Amino acid sequence: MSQLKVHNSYTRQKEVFTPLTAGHVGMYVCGPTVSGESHLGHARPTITFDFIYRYLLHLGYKVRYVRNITDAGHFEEEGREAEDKISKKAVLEKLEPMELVQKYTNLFHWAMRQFNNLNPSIEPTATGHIVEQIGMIETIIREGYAYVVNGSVYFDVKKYAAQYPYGKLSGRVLDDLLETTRDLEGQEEKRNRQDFALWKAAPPEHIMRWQSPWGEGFPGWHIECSAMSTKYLGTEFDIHGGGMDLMFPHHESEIAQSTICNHRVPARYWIHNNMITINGKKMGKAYGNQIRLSEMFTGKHPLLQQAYSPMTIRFFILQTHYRSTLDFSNEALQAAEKGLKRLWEAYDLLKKLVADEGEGNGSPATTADPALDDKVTKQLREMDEFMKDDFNTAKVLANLFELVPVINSLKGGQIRRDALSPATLQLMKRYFTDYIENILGLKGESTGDDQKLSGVMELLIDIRRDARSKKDYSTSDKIRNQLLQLGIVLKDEKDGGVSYTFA
RNA sequence: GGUCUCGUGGCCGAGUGGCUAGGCAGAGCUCUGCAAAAGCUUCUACAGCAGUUCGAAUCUGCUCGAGACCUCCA
Repeated sequence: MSQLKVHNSYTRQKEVFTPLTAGHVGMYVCGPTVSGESHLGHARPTITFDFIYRYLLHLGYKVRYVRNITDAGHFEEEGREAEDKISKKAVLEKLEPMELVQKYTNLFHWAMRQFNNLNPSIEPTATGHIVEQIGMIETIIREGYAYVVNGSVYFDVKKYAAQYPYGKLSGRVLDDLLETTRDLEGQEEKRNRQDFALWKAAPPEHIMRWQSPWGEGFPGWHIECSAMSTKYLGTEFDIHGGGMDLMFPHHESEIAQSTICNHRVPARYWIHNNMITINGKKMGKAYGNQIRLSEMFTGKHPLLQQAYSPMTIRFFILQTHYRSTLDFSNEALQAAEKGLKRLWEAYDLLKKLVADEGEGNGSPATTADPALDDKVTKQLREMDEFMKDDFNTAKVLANLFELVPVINSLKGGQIRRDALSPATLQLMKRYFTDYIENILGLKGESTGDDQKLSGVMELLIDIRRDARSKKDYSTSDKIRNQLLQLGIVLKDEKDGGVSYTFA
């Protein structure tokens, strides 16, 4: 068995993954800012780290997966004024800030369930950890790497950079930052332009505010993740994840803060997923192409030709390696939808085939087609290697698809039932379940589990069978065509059976 | 302007020195009362130019093009 290798953004190379404590993994992933409804952008990192989490569990690790909810403090620049996103929106919607945050947190959780993402082990909120954040800021001041101005606290990046490799993660050079950082509000308080806020004094109209040693205010952009990762995973932990856009300044600043407080780089492996683009352009407010997840699922967005189910989106994301950009378009989504349907139907078929074969039919090693048997076994085993090579879900799916014709042919008779040994069939079923459901986290989207409906379907199929046996094709076609109009596809199987799917 | 990434067939996307990923779409055939589904076969590639090499989509250089980050962002 080969070892798990991950691409570490911090060293820019693929490394063998060795957890700090054998058998245990601590993973921190930057979660959403709940100042608005979750959009397509939230799908990529949450699904990426979900399959990473699932895979680590599959490998037998005990994983503590921490994903924060940012419900306070982030700034948004709109025109000249810098305002707190959450408090501003709260005024507009006439809600308590916490009411607003709760609303969007609930919507985020709803979307995560749609995607079949597992819950993190701990989901801490920024507002719930003000005390820890203040404590951390005090330590940084005591260590001499932060200074207080008018009730705000700033991190002294220049001093830090003289001692530590500031910019290592994101590939920044401090001198370049000096020249290129553009003007922002409040710059005049800072000693150097690249310094960042640890704590901001709240202006009187600001609703979200907490008491601190420096007066009433709210925490800076980056301190929450340092405080909460330290609290729940320790001063050094295994994996820190997030979107690539967070590398600078967010993760770079986190490293600086934690390095001063805890005297070490917090995480050993930094994993960053790439971005989603829409028709080749980055998704973002500035481009006016942000699609909310609720809009994806219903198709109600000018850019969408139809609704796309959560599993279609999940499958689409899985078809790409997580470190590549992924371009959304109607054509690509529709292709994913069809592909997933094909894969899922083959998987359903496989489960039935293996159940039919039973356990005791013949010797487990008997195969009428050793070459095919070997090929299937090899393609199954290969999936382990693909996944261990930096979580290559794209290649795993390719192999699963390679096996789809084999499954369909076993059913259709193009391949003899005894071509594969019972042991290989069992193995195939186990791998399909492990990968499709447990690791990739896909699930069926059946819409027809209704008992009465299936009873009616049986009846219609029965009537149609009678009609066909009498060569009464006008009746049989009428049944099929009218069902088709309702979105139910009848398929006459070779063996005389009839199956149906919901279009 | 600085830093970096990337350019693969009609579309989406793996791969990264030799052995043609995969999905969707297209074509032909088989099966079929007809369909659908399925199976088999199959056409479109590696931005351009030059170099390294027995051999490059894969390495090097240049040109062109696209994108990201530097500012909240997933």
